[in-house]
Amino acid sequence: MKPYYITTAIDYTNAAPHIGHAYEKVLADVMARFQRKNGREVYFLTGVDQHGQKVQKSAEKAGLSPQEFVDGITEHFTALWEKLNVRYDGWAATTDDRHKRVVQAILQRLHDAGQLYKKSHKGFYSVRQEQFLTDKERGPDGTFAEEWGEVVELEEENWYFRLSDHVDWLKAFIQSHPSFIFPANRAKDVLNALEGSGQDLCISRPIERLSWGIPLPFDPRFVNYVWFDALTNYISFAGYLAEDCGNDLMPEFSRIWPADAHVIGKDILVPPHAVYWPIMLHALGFTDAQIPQLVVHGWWNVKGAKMSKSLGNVINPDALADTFTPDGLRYYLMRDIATGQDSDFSDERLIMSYNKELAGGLGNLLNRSLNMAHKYRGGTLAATGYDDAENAALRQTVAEALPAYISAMNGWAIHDGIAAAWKIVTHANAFVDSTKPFSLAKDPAQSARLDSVLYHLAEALTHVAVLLSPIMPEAMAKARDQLGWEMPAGFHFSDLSWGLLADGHQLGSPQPLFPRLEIETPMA
RNA sequence: GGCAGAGUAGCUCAGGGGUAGAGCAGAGGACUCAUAAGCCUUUGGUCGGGAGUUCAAAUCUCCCCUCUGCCA
Repeated sequence: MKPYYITTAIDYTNAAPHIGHAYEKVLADVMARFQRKNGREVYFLTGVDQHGQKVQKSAEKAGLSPQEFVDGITEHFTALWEKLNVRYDGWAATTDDRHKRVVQAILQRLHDAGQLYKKSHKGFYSVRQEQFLTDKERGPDGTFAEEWGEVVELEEENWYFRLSDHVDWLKAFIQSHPSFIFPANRAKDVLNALEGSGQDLCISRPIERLSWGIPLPFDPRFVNYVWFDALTNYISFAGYLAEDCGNDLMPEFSRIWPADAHVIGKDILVPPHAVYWPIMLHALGFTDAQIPQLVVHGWWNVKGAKMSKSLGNVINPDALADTFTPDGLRYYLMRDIATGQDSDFSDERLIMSYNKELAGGLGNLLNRSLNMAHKYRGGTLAATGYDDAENAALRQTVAEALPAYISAMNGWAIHDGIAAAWKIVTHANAFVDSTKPFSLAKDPAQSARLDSVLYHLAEALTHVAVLLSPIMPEAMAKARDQLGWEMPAGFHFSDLSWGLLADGHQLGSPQPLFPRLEIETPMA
């Protein structure tokens, strides 16, 4: 089977990462880990978009070279992914020479195929913002606002990509491929945008205006501008043209393409990912079957408002991971949003999800189960042949959780996947109260039953510690450690069946998995 | 103005033709293995409004209202 190839958007290295960056990478990481446990070979690519005007300006302001500036910001991202246990297989940095070679090769091919042309554009240009202005930027009185500074009329030559040649193909493709965009209803936005847009795409900037970019191989007075640099990371780091470009350490492109999921935010669906990208691939000769799939996630708002620097409500994932542990944050980010929808970020709910669910629900269940097993049996499990309806009911809950979990996760409904696994936690907590192992321990006649209860708890918890491992890799590894069960190499969800723990299994010592946090005041 | 999403319990949200669901918050209770955790019971909603289709509508259709986003 083809490896599961998943990517995220590459982040622009102009400022430090916020919670939205973290959400997207964790989402992709969870899916990558899920697919691995589900038996697929996985290639997970993420990275940073490092070229462009803003970086060039910010670097100048900071008195650094663009590369130095970009390297500094990039470290913020890689350090955060390290901290949040985002484990990628490929790192797409657009200043990587291997990437630059592929971009140039692509541009040369399109140039040779007549897909690029040079054209002169005359218009109003903002010196301060270094960009051409359109009528959109005009105020109601027809003048340009103060923020644009000095506006001059300017004529400039640039290279264009014949986007309009492929619009009809794209419309037909979208209509005949409903799985191209998840969630499917977003396809209407794209078709909407395609109506009446016969514009070609400007892909260059004169080198005097922008030097921090990839030079056009056929016209070195220009540097590539944005999309042929940024979007192409999905193929350049997947091994596209690797041989022609002399790129080593790349995946075998024909094996892993097309991508099973380009995980992106809804802000960059139209036009870049749903219009430019498929058309770029189509122009390069990719067939319909080689067009990747897009997974569009929503945004975390803060108290109903968009997160923005000017509102001062930017959430810092690094600090949250310190307070709630990386897995506590990952859990919240996955359980409190439906993939594709927006959600409201809330301190109260983050604290609740950690203290009530992770600490009080799952963590306490592990702790009380192990504690009793140690207190009554020295931590050794025994198979006794005792069984009853209560035991059978718990086994059934465990058995039913797996298919529900897998189906939810495959459909990107991570919150439903968590809920499916959580049914085991809820049932097991109730199971303790109904079977009362602490009472059974006082009655020697109930010895066999006590053993069966302790076994059922430990076994059920082992299943939970596998199912939730894509969401909380570190904490679930600790849980398995406490359970004394090491997941065999190459263990897959399909290997989950009752009886992972053997007769005579020795449990580890209990230690609070998610220590309860005393937080009174919600943090800002 | 067009398109999309949302409008369901005090709060956050799930569900999506067949007696209204979860978590949190509130109330009461029993228990004690445990991270002052967990368990049981319970209060609480004419599912934005109106009309229609149907034996049956929160769910489908149409109209309208409010919020959000994108586009013009």
